[in-house]
Amino acid sequence: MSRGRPRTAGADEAILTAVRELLTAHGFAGFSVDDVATRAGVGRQSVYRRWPTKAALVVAAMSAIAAGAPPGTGTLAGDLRALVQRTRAAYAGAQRSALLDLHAAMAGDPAARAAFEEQFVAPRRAALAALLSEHDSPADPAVLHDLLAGPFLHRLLTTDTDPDDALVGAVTAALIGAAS
Amino acid sequence: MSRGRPRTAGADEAILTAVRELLTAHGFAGFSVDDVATRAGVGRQSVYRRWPTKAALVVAAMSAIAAGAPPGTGTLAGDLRALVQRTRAAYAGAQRSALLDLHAAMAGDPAARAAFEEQFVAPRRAALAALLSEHDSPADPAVLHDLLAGPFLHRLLTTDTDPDDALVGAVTAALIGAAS
Amino acid sequence: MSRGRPRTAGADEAILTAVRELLTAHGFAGFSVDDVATRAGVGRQSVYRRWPTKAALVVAAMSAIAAGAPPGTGTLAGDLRALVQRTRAAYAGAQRSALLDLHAAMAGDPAARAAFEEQFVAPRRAALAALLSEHDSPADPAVLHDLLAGPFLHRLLTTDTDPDDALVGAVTAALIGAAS
Amino acid sequence: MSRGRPRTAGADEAILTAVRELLTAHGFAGFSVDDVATRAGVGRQSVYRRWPTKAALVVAAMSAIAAGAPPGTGTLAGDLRALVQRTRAAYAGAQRSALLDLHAAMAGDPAARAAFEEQFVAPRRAALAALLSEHDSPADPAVLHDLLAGPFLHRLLTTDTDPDDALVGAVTAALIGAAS
DNA sequence: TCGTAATCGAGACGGTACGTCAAGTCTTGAA
DNA sequence: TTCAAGACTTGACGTACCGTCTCGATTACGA
Repeated sequence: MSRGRPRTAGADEAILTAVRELLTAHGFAGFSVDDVATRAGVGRQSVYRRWPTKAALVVAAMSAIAAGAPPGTGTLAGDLRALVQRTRAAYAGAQRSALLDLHAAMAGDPAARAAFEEQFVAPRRAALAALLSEHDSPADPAVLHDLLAGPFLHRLLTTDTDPDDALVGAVTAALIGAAS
Repeated sequence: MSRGRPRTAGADEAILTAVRELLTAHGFAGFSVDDVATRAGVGRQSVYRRWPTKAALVVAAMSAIAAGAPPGTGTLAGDLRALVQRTRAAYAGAQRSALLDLHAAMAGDPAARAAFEEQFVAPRRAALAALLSEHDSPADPAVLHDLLAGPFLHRLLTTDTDPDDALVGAVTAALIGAAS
Repeated sequence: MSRGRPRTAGADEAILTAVRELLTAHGFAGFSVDDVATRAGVGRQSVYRRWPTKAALVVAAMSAIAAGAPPGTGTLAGDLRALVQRTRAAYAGAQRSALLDLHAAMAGDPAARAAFEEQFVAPRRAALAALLSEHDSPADPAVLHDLLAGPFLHRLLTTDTDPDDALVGAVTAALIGAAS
Repeated sequence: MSRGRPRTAGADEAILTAVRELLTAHGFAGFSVDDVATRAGVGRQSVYRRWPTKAALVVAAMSAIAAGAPPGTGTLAGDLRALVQRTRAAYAGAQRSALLDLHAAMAGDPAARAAFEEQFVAPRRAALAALLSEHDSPADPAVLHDLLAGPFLHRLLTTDTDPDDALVGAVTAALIGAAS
C-alpha cells in the first residue's frame, strides 16, 4: 500500500515540542510557522503536511497535555477537591500563557475550535460526567465544568497572574454546593 | 497656544462603531484597519492617529461598552442576582464573539492587555467592591468577579453557545454563597 | 486695495534658504515640505500659499541663483572662455547636487519643467544669443548652450564628481570651434 | 545541496519589461511597484525579492538597454560619427523620457547611483576607451564620453525635445576635434 | 476705534505608496 | 512518497508624505 519514503520518525514530536517552546516564549502571534520548522529542524512543508493551519498546529500541541487519570479519593467531595487543585495547577506557571494562546489560536477559525473542543474539552467533561454518575449526583456536568475551570480562566485572562488560595477555596465551595 | 485643527467631531465614535460592526460580522482576524477606515468614512491615518495598533483599537471599541449603573435592589442577594443576569446578557447574543475577539486581540500584546485591564476589568471590579462594602460583606471582590464572569466566559470559549438557565442558577447560588 | 494682514517680511527668503540647505544636505527626496517649514520657522501652509507644489518650490529656490552679467572681455573667444569657467563653477562644489536635484524635481511635473525652462534656461540661452549676435557669429545659441553645459552636466550625473581641467579644455575648444 | 524551487523563468524579464512600459507611459512617479507586479503577472514580493527598492528596479530596467557592439567602420572619425548617431537615437523618441526618469530614480539614492554607474556608464566608457586605444588616440575617454552624451542630455533635460541636426553636427565636430 | 479680511503657526484630514512580514501553496533535486 | 530548501501569490501591517482644510490668534487697512 504505502509507497515512497516513510515519514521521519520523531518529526511529529519535534514539531510539537518546538511549538510549545515558542508558545511559552513568545506567544501565539510571536512566532511563525517558519520559526517552528527551523527550530524543529524540518522543512516548512513537513509541518503543513501534518497540520493544515497554524491554529490546528497549536491545538495539537496543547492537546498533548494529558487530562490525567481520575482522582479516586472515595468521596465525591474529595474527588472534586482534587480536581480543583489539578485545575489550579493547569492555570498556573508556565502553562498559563500557553492556555491563553490556545484561545487566541481559535479566534475566527471554526475548524480549530472544533478540534479544540473535541480533543481538549470533551475528555475533561466526560471525566467529570463519569465522576458525577458514579456518585449518583444529578448535577449537569457541563455546568460543573464551567464552574470549575471558568473562575481560573477568568483570573488568567483579566490579570495574567497565578490563582491565589482565596479563589481556590471559593471555587471548591461552589463546586461542592452545585454537586448537591 | 495655537492648537491646530480640532479632530473631527464624531470620528472617534464612527471608528469604534465600525470596529464593533466588523468584529461581530467577521471576527478579529476577519477585517483590516483599512476596512475600518473605509466603513467609518475616514482616512486610515485618522485611525492610527487615535490608536497605535489594531489590538488597541479593538480594546477601545470594547471598553466603550458601559459597565452600567449599580442595580440597587436593596438587598445584597438581589443585587447579585441582577448582576448575574446582566453578565449573562453580556456573554450572549451578538456580543458573544466580540468578547472572544477581545481576548484574541490581546494575545502577545502586553500594551493591549494593560489597556484592557485598566479600561474594562478594573471598573467592573470596583463596582463589585463598592457593592460588597455597602452591604458589609467581607468577601474578596476579585474572587467574586472571577466567580461571576468566569463560568460564562468558559462556556463561551469552549462551546461558543449562549449560557443556559442551569448555568445561571449555579452561578447565582455560588455567588450568594461566597458573599456570605 | 490690499486688505488683511500682510505677508511676513522675509518669509519667502527664509523658506527658499531652507530649501537650498536641505537640498544640499539630503537631496530632493530626502526632505519633506514639513521639514522646510520647520527649518524656516513658518507654518506649512505659508509654504503652500507661496508655491503650489514641492517641485515648484525647488525650482524657485534654484532660480534665485543669478545668471550673472555678461563677461565682456572684448573678444568672442575670451567671452566664451569666461563662460566655460563660470559654468564649471556652477557644476562644482556645493551646487553640484543641488542642480542634480533640480532635474529630479521636474520629473513627471510639466508645470515645474515649464517654470524651470522659463526661469532658468531661457535667461542663460538669451545671454548666449546676445553674445553671439554682438560678435556676428552665425552659430545656433541653443546648440552652443548644449555644448557648453552638457558635458559638465553629464560628468555630474554619471560620476558625481567635480569637473577636471581636461574637461574644461575640451569644452572650451569645442565651443570656440562651433562658434566659428 | 538542495537548492529549493528555482525562480520562475522569464519573471525577471517580464518585470523589467513592465517597468519600461510604465516608465514611458507614466514616468517614474506615475506608477507603483504594485502596478509593476500586476502588469508583469507576478506577486509584489517577487519584485522585492529581486530588487530592493523602486529606484534599483528602474536602474536595472534601463541598464538592460544594450550598449551594442563597436561600430567598426575602419577609421576613427567614421567610428565616432557612428557613435554620435547611436547616441542621438538613445536620447530621442520613446527612450527620451525613460532616460530622464533614470536620473530621477537616482536622486538621493546612493546605492541606485552606484548601480547605474557600474551597469550603465562604465560599459559605455570602456567601449570608448577601447576604440581610442585601437586608433592610438591620446584623448581621455571620460572627457570624450562627456562631450559625446552631454549635449544630448542637456538638450533633453532643458527642452524635452528630440535633438536636431545642428546639434548632431556640432557634437560630431567637437568629438573629432577632441580625439586629435 | 472698530470691523473686515488676509495672514500666521499648528495640526487634523483623505489619499496613496512605501517596504516588511507572514500565511499557505508549489516546485525542485536528493534520499 | 517524503524530505529540506526556497520561490510563489496574497494581503495586512504600520510609516511617511502629499496637498488641503480648519482652528484660534494676529495684524494691517478702511469706514
